[in-house]
Amino acid sequence: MITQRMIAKRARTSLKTVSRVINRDPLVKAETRARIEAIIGELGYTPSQVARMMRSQKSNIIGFISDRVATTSSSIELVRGAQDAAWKAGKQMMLFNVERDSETESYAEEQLAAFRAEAVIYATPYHQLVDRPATDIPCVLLNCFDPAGRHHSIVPDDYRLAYDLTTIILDRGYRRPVFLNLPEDIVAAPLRARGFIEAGAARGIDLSGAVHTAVVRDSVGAPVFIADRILPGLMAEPTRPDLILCGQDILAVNVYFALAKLGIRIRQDVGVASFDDLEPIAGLLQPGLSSLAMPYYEMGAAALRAAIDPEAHPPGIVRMLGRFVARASF
Amino acid sequence: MITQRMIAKRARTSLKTVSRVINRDPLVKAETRARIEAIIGELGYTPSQVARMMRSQKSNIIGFISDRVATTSSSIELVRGAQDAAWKAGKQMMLFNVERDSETESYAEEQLAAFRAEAVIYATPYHQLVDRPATDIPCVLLNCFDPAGRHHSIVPDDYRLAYDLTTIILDRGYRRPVFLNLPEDIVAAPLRARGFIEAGAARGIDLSGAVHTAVVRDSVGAPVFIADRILPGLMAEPTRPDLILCGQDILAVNVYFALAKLGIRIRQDVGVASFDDLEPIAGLLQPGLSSLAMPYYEMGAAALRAAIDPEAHPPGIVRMLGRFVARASF
DNA sequence: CTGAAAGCGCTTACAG
DNA sequence: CTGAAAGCGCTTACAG
Repeated sequence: MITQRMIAKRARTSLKTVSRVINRDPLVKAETRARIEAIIGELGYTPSQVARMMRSQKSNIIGFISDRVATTSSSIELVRGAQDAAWKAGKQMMLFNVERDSETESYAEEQLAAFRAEAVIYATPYHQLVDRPATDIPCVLLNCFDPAGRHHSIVPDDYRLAYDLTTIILDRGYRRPVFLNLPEDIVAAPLRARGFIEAGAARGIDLSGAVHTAVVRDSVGAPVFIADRILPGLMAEPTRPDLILCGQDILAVNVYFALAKLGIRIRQDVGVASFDDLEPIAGLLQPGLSSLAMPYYEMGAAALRAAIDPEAHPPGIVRMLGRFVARASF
Repeated sequence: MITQRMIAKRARTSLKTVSRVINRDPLVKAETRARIEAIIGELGYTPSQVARMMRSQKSNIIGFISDRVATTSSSIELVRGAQDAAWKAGKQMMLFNVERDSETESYAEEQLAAFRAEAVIYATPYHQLVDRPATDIPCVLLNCFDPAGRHHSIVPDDYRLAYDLTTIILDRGYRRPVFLNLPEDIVAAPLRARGFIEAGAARGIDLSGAVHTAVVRDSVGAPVFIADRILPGLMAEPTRPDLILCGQDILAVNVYFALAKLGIRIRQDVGVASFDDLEPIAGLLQPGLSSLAMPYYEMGAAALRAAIDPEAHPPGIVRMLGRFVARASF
């Protein structure tokens, strides 16, 4: 392995001068600089990050602990946003995929402590509460929040997301939307229900009876979609819904099949809208699913910026807005 | 920051003895060990990985350069497999999401050089050829291969995958399967076509005319599914296909909608099979899509093991098999 | 503009 | 069983 000392020797100068050239210190004679740079290029030398970290007592490492985020297609964008922001900030992100409260999680924490990470981002695949004790090392919660307010936290603004999407729906002339919501134990569910209802109220439409839970849990807690059980009754009513708002795109898939079975055509007979804009599903459905994209990429980037500069980001919750992706389903 | 020197001072012993305790060297008196361990626990000390790497001249870091793999839901399993294997081997994986031949890729290479990574895994989102020059640092190609055979390479055995899946199909009594294949420029496509045809030949069925390309590219190279253009003609033939084998699950989605439009019921009227077993799509379709899962997790794990032990894994291609996931579509 | 010395926190190599 | 010395490859702090 090549070292600065070897380069100094070849350049008949000191170790320190080589270090200056590498660190772009202007206080080096142009001729000396050129000589050293030539040798560096020739030898293909790259300074050792590890030695730098060691001496400067600065790891430049931000940990990213992901509670299965990286395996969930919707929330993988959280990772991408953070990683791109880390790159821009000259930081190195160390990513750990863990199962909550498992051995993998404690391993990740140990590694991050051993590498003297400057901060940790803790991310979950859906908006939820996380009980993470205050630690020495700054922590940013991503897509989750701390009930005790011990950490900075970045979450989607589910209330506003639902409010805004419902407003778009009503502005397009729909008058009897129904909301097939996520399980009530999911943090987003009641927030969105409120956004849906209040957006209706703002337009003089009472939607308080139009929210239905369409995802339940089986014995092991896995989600089961029951739109196909709910819709036949709903669509048989005399004043049947003119639009079905789904809590997530994969529930919308279930709705597409349920409507097909009932012989009801999407868009012509009933509109469908959703949350997520999940690739590639939303674009593959026919007609294409109009969906509200969650701001995961931006959330990831914001979390990394907060992790780098903890002083500017005190404990507290930041809520982020999404972006409506119009296709053909309403 | 706590150091071994501070612990030694408190324990009235030497730095070296503390190091022995931490590294589980048996040559320490039980009493001394206990005293030191108590102090370590009390102070919550974790040895600095960076100092260890520095002194032992061993980074324990394996780079994972992913050509958009981590953003593609099917191939995220490549990352998971490698990361789990790294954990088991006590290695630290450094993950970089890059765009091929872009600035992000050279950044990743620089970082890995600066960290003195022991090896690099280079992964692509679909089975393809990669022209990567031989480097000082060992490289394993994952889901891609080197035409010049300069690197160890791990890919799916697309020929066998197709052969085996076709055999399952024929064994279930289907006699006129048709294969809606990926674009011909994708490495997997001709391999699978051959597997499909030869599996038929082995059962005395001529499938050489039953392969159709059902994915084309638009002006910017994005895939466009044309099953809905191909199927009407195909299904109108007097001896129409009794099963449609799709090159990937998202193409199967296109097939589901195309068949619905034709009023043809899946399973009752025609079987559908596919490659990928993409979560959550395959399980959401109705009827559930029977699909051949690609061995991405295992491939990722194999790549990491090869990266750790390059001597045992010389340049050459290892092909891996998948696993059939039966649902209800045939 | 340049350099000699010290030291980051460990492990290695050696001596008792 | 224990420890003093050296050194991994840099940057820091200081002196010229």
